[in-house]
Amino acid sequence: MTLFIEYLNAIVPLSDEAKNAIYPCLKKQHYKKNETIVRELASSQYLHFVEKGLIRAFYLKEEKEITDWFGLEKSIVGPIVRNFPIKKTIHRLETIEDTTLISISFNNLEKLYFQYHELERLGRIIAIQSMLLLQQKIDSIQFYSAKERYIDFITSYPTIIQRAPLGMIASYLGMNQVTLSRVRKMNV
Amino acid sequence: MTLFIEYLNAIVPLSDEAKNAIYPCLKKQHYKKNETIVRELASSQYLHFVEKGLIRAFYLKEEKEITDWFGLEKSIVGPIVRNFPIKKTIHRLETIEDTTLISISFNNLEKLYFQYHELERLGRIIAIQSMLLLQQKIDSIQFYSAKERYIDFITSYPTIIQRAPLGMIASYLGMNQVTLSRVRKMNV
DNA sequence: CGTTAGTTTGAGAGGACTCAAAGTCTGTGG
DNA sequence: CCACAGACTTTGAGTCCTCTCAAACTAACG
Repeated sequence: MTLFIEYLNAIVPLSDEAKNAIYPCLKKQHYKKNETIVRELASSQYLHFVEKGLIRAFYLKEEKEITDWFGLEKSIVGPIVRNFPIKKTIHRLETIEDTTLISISFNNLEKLYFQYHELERLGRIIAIQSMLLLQQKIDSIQFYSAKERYIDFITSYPTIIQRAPLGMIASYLGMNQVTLSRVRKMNV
Repeated sequence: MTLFIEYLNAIVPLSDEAKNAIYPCLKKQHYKKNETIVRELASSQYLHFVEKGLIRAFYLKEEKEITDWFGLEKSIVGPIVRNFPIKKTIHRLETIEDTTLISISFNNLEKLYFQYHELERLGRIIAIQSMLLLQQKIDSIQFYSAKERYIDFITSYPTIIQRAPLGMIASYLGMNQVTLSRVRKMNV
């Protein structure tokens, strides 16, 4: 259970008091491969942390699943902030492998934010880090060819390529699955 | 000078105490059209707020200027978080029109964050809002055609199209200036 | 009113897409 | 332990969108 707190503590060192306050709010849960974790992310009441396993967030765009986030062990589901204002697209969370999640309700999180300035600070810093990742993704879609994006992906996330089906990775990289298959054949 | 504080207060209502603490940290400055505000954003010590006018952030990518952010009146420059880890690309800030900026040093900002929990909270919320905008930009590049992106842009920022040159908008939208010129001709 | 910045237009090339079909892998049941 | 069904990946052919290069046009500014 403490892996999550260690993860947070590595981002911003936390007081024992804050750590102790977080601890009782956490819930651990196991999921099997290809299991739905959250049917509709927008109305989910929990923030999740992947302790072990691999999950993904995706939604349907014209009958096709678009994976827009992979959650490796030791990552927070928070970073996917989205709103689908007009189109009622449902953003779903599923496991790709057997997975252990640690979860905290937004309710409790809000309370912790109010109680502990240092946690509010942590939340701010995580948000800023996530912005950087998003910015990188923008650059990669905007300026890199399909092949370059693929190379970038395998260097950044070498393990996912063996753990997730091609189609999910292709949609994550913003390209056709067929294109990804071709691109990876062209001598990396 | 208070326009900035009002802007913040609209996001998260602030105590008078916090407002009064921010006030003396602010600096107002005027710039002319096409003037450089910050030569290298990465090493800038200030956070800016556009009170009046229009500015942009850009960098050079293979001899070409890529505008990746427009700052209309009433917007914060903060949202552009970037790092250019390997390539020493310089991110610059320039005015497009005569502009009035309100600025606060990161030093003072940090102090305010530490002193006022509510400001730290404000910072967190602004970061999260910015993430949403980035996410939208990702969707727009990833799924929309050049024409759709253009339409989306003119509905979101109807004034910029008349105030900034085409080339800047094209690079912002991730397309060629020539393409943008064609796209806009095809009956919107 | 000339010079330069900005925009449009034309022609041709190339990357990524779609549709379609053929392989390949994986897991389950006989 | 093998066979088969379904999921996943590869390959092929043809098309379209956007890019590049180049040149003509237009607007803005001193």
